[in-house]
Amino acid sequence: MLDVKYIRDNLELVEARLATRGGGVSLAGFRQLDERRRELLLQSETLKALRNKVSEEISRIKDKSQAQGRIAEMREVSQQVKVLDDQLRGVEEELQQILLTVPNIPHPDVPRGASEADNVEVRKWGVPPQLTFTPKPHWELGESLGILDFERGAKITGARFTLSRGAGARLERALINFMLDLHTERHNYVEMLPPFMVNRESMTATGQLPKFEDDLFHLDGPDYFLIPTAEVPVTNIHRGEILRGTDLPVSYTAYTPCFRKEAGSYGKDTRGLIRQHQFNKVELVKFVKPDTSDGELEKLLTDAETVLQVLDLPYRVMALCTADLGFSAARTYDIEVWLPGQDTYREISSCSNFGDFQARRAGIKYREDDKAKPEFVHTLNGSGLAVGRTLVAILENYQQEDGSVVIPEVLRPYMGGVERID
RNA sequence: GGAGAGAUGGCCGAGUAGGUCGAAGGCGCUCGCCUGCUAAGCGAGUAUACUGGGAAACCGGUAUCGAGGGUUCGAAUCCCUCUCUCUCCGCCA
Repeated sequence: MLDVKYIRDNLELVEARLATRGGGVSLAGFRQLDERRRELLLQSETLKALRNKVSEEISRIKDKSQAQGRIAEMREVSQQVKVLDDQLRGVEEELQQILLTVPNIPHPDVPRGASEADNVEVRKWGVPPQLTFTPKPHWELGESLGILDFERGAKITGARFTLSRGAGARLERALINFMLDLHTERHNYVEMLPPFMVNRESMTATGQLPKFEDDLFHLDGPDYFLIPTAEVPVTNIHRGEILRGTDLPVSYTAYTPCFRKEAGSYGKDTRGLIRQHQFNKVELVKFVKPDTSDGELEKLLTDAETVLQVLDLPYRVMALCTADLGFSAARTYDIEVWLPGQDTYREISSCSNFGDFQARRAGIKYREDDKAKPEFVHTLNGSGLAVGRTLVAILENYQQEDGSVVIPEVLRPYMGGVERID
């Protein structure tokens, strides 16, 4: 959510900057509603002030029959207040509706662009392996090795669900443990294991709601949603709290499964593990002081990159352009890993700075010192990494001509010493 | 699932025959004093949001005692709904 006062004072500028995202974001109606709200508020509060004052006088009158006139007057005032407050509530709901559906303003350093084709490559790491044979896609490798069972996944649940078996299941578990250990031991994140379902307030705080309800799995009973990313429960850990400046930055990492409907992507990535309704992810989340968030994003990005470097998987870093930025993000880097089976780079992590956009929705503040006024923190998060896609990258990059797959060195301790899947 | 108890400020904890309660008291914290250090002691201060005025310091108004409605001139105190916590029984990984 954007700062109402900032919009009020900079409406044209805000609209211009939002326009760089494309897709016609509109703040039409904001100014009028905002003015109407303050008008109604002033009227209502003036009457309430009067009522409070007179009620206090009434309380001091011993003989209430002496107060009948004023009581009657105040009864009338209360009626008016009720009418004004009803109108006010209506206006505030309209205003809220606008504010909750307006995306974040892109960071000034975000490249301008019209589509994802305008994303900018920041750097490349590693060299795609020069294979002496035609590399297979991971779904073929996984099936022939008996570690990925797409048919049974579909039987058990449906399309876009997969059953992992034996060394495949263990490799996925190994990756989760490896990533969590790396981030907690080397990068100083605190591990969290949050709920995998959240309520409506949490989804609204991070920006999934109200706009993207169609992408979420919702429970039939209570008004809960399956999380599409650990970002939601982990960022909401501090919803409605005021943190101490000396505790910042706060860095959390969490493994969770993620559940996404993938509505509108019916034809895409139908084969393999790339696009699933359920996948595992290790997430990085930070709460930081505003003036440090640019640097903290670079650090978080580096922390995510380290996972690929240690696994020796080639990748590139892309700076998303204004048109490709997510709803809540002010700035985002995607990390794309090289997939020889598909001869392309595919997204494996997305690292974003949300500025105070989520913090404002979630009410997460910090106090510089005991006397300071609370200010909104900046929130950041990134995948560190998407586990299913990391498994894909390992299968495809470490495949051998005979169809076996070598286990990366650093994962072997997590695999009981296994060096190769065949 | 059944029965009962409770939710007050950073924490603890008063406050229910409705009125001067944003809320006693204690702790913690901040500033000052004092004690050559430390502890103790003394004094003052110590919520948030919105909003009006002001360049600002700041001054004023409104709201907030789990959340949302209601009764009333007036509600932390009364009524209704919901949420959460705790205890007992049942069930259960």
